[in-house]
Amino acid sequence: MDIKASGELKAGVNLPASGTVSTINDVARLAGVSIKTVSRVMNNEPNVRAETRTKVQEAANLLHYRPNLLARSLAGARSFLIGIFYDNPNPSYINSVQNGVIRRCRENGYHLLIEPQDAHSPDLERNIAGLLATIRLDGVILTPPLCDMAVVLHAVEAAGVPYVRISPFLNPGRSPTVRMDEARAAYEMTQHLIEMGHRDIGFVLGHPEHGGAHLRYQGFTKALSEAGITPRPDWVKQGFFSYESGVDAGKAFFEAGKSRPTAIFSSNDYMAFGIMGVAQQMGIRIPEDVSICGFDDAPGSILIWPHVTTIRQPVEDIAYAAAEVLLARDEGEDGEKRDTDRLLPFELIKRNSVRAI
Amino acid sequence: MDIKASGELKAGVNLPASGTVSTINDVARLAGVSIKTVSRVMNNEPNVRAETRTKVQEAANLLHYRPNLLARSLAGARSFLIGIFYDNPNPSYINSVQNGVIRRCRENGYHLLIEPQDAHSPDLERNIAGLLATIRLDGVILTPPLCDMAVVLHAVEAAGVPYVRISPFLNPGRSPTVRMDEARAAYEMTQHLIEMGHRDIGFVLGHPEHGGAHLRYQGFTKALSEAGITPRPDWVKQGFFSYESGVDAGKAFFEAGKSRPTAIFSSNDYMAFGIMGVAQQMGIRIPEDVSICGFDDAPGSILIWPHVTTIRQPVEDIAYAAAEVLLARDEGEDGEKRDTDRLLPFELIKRNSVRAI
DNA sequence: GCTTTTTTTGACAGCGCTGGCAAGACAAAC
DNA sequence: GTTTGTCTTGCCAGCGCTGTCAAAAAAAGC
Repeated sequence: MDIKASGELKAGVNLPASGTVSTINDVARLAGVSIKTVSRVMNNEPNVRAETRTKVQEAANLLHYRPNLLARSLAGARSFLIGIFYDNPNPSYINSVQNGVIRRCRENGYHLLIEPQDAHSPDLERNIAGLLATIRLDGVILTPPLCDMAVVLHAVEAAGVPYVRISPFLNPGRSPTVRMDEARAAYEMTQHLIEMGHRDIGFVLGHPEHGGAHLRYQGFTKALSEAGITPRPDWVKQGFFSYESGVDAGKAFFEAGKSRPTAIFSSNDYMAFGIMGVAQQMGIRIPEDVSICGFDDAPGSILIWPHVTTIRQPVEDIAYAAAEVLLARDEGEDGEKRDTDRLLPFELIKRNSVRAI
Repeated sequence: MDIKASGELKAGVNLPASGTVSTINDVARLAGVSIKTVSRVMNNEPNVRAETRTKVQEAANLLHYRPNLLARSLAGARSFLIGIFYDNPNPSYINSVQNGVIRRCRENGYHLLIEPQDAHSPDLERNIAGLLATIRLDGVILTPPLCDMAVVLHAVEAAGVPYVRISPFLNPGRSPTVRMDEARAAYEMTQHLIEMGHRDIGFVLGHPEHGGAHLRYQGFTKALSEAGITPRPDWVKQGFFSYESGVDAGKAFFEAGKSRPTAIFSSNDYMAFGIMGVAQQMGIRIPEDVSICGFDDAPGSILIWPHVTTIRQPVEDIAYAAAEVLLARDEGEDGEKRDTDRLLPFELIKRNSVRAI
């Protein structure tokens, strides 16, 4: 490394042993400037002479200097920490959210703290409030069902921490949100079934605590009524997004001696899998006897035959966008990405579980 | 709240507005003691008079005081932050690990930072070293395949951060580890197949970068040789833990005109699913024509028929135990839980994919 | 009673960094 | 030339807490 190239680093300063952490002081001494100037360079602040900047950067490189995040947080206004709160049993969903958020965080040197919470705990609000008092997070991301809980919103707002909600159902406009248009997706899926000739369509509701469940049902009924089809109440079954609840719904649909729909729209894939499992056991063929479609594009779908027609949610992209809203102020992009309700596109994936009749 | 009950809190001190964060100073003033004493109480240090302790606790409660984690970290020796590094595409595995670690962390007020890494990045070592220099973590948890990579171990050791490896393959004794006995599990699974009358047993190897893959194969061959069975090299197929590689292996096994084993032991469930998918397409019945067993008890197994015989790994418990080793010094339990190689029990789950012949 | 030991408490420095402000350097304007 | 304005840089305080050490208080010993 050619030090002389720009300015002169102080001679005779000991270089660090491997594994030693060097502080801003070491860099300042080596570069022959004040620590404040080093701080300016490390934070990309303006008003530093190009020559000085280079000199500091070289010293920092030489010492393998990395600013101490904790000290920065304590002294400054930012903690470089984003938190994500969730209570969701679906590992693949959570994993996608985490990956999306982390991908965006890394671009700005932020780190991610994960904080699973029990949505039914009576201490939920206290837990969140305590957590936010303990760690001054720069932003919080809320996923369903927490993002629709009054106590959660209240705790985060009281702490004054910026937050973004992913796929909320209630309180639009109360915070920035990122989501896809679930009602629209369900609407289009239903239209697809209708186009395929189905008019006797059953529906399995999702977990009532998840806002998305309601939106999906809304989209379904809207498409039905626009097509002049009157939904049959006994063909709408309550589910809870789980495989087992899908099994129950399937049993109810396929009960002997009853008429059954020609297609069933399940609010998510897991329940669709449950229905398909029951169908197989009862000798009901899919899609020959009943068409099935789901929602979410769950990863298990390649395991079962036929592959289910479903809606793909861009979960990771949504999470990335959510983190983006939180980090936007770093870039100074005020109006553009903040205080928004961002809608990301979904995808209707046609596979083999729906047939034309 | 009866303040007078023990000591007298200072009168005339303003209570905080909702959402305001109070500092150790506020508590000290209200309780009429020095901040150092408050610090002692908050950290459960000895040598505080019971009466004083109560007085401080009441003041802290009244003010909803929560110590600032960042300030504690900077001033003290601990950061209350644990990091987990991973590069694993399996969401359910990662999720279990996270949940186990968090469960243990919460007991001591620690928080979890997740740091997915690209195992094949040329910057891996630099990334980890930089990260550890930026945030002084109190401990790091390494999962496969990172836990077997020299550069990763080197980076963590150079930073002087305590770490625990989950299910490592190489370098036993280099750090505390937590795992289950994968070789033993594979051994017992193979014995089970042999007991069921199988002597012609195929094997699908796992990803060569994952140590567990080798251990599973070792257990397999050991059981075979103990039973006096000579393994056929052409019945050992290379897989990569993915569904697709299982499909490939299945095709190879079931190629027309060739003799095939009566049972196939797949190094994990996803590959077993792939094999079963191929079998179904080719009209090969399971378990009538071929018995199949897997490893890991992947969540998708309830979706496919027959349910696969497999090994259940107590992933969450392993992760919990790993965090425990890291936090053990908080409890002062030196010899007991540190510097150990903890082995957790597995479970052989017999389902319908293996039949006696 | 007094002295010695132990327990309890507080003063103070400082962790590594940033924010505010003022001083110094330099260029532009008069 | 001097004055004004702008750009660079450094000084200092302090973020909220813990570690060290010494002082004060209480308990124990004689």
